[in-house]
Amino acid sequence: MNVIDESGILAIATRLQRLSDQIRKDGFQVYKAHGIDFEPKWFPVIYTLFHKPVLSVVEIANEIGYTHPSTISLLKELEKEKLIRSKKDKIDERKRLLQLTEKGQILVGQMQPVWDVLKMATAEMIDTENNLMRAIEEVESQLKEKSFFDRAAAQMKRV
Amino acid sequence: MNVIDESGILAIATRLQRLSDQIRKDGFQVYKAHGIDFEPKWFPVIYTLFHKPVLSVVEIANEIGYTHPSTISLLKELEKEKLIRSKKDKIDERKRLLQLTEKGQILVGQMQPVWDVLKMATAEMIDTENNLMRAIEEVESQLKEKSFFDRAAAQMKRV
DNA sequence: CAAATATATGTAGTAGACTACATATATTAA
DNA sequence: TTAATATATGTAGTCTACTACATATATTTG
Repeated sequence: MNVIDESGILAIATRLQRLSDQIRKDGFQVYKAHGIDFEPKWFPVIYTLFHKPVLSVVEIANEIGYTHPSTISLLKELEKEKLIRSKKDKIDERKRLLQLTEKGQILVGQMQPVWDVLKMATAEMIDTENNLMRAIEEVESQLKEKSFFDRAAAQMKRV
Repeated sequence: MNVIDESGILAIATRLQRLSDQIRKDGFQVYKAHGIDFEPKWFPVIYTLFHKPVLSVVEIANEIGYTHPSTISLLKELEKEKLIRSKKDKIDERKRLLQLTEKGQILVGQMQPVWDVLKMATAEMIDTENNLMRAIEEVESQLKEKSFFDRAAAQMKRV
């Protein structure tokens, strides 16, 4: 056991990020092993457009929980890959509407079985005493009620 | 509920990272609110050198679980802040030995109460049905046994 | 003991997210 | 109906980690 693991809770942000990276890297390898050229970071956009076929930039950003600049850079990559395309909204000229191309739709079809495999592998991996996915959801909901900063401020007063 | 939250498990890497960022940002604000000029990313190095006073670059990297280039860039910042200093190992000329400066030791003293506050706030935040810290530890141990990729490969054969 | 290999450190460039700022179009209010 | 405000998109630069490669010193092996 190293010092950081012992410090536990204080390095929780670091631990979360490390775990995220590890899973993402293996995820990429799984797509690759299935002969599919797909980066895990694209998943949120593609999955969202698969379920809601026509959305604007900001609508996508909100759905996937990213800022709009992050979203824009993902959209750029995906347009370059010809997996999505965009057109101006005729009613609201500010908006750019995105949708899957045919190539994108075909890819989604090919990815479905991979998604099933990933789902099962993930479910197996996190099926421990404390379920990671549920823990995330619970903490997210805790933070919605009261931010981490506010919690620390409250503790501060208690001392 | 948006599409990504529904897809749950498939976007777990994304969810972990988002949570990590959120906590880290608030963590920075907590130090700031206590009048301490300290970035959460420095924590692993400082905490490690506090508990093991003299270590080489690679030894620190292993302790904190980072790659050595990442560690080197943290060390550079901390030397610039004069929180740590380094000297050549006289026995093994390849090694550079790091330790806290007096300024670094004083800072650790000032941070102790903040660490207590952060610990309590975190404990409160993750004290839900599924404890996030334990869930992380459990998944890390699962991955040690069998990588996510290997799990996916095994699922693949099952299909 | 010289050559091959291993270990320690360092540099450059990449990845995936962010914030801050800028601009264009829509909407609301005076 | 103009002026003020809000919304949608875009650009530039930052942050915190990474991988790939390079170099210097130690250790091991033939």
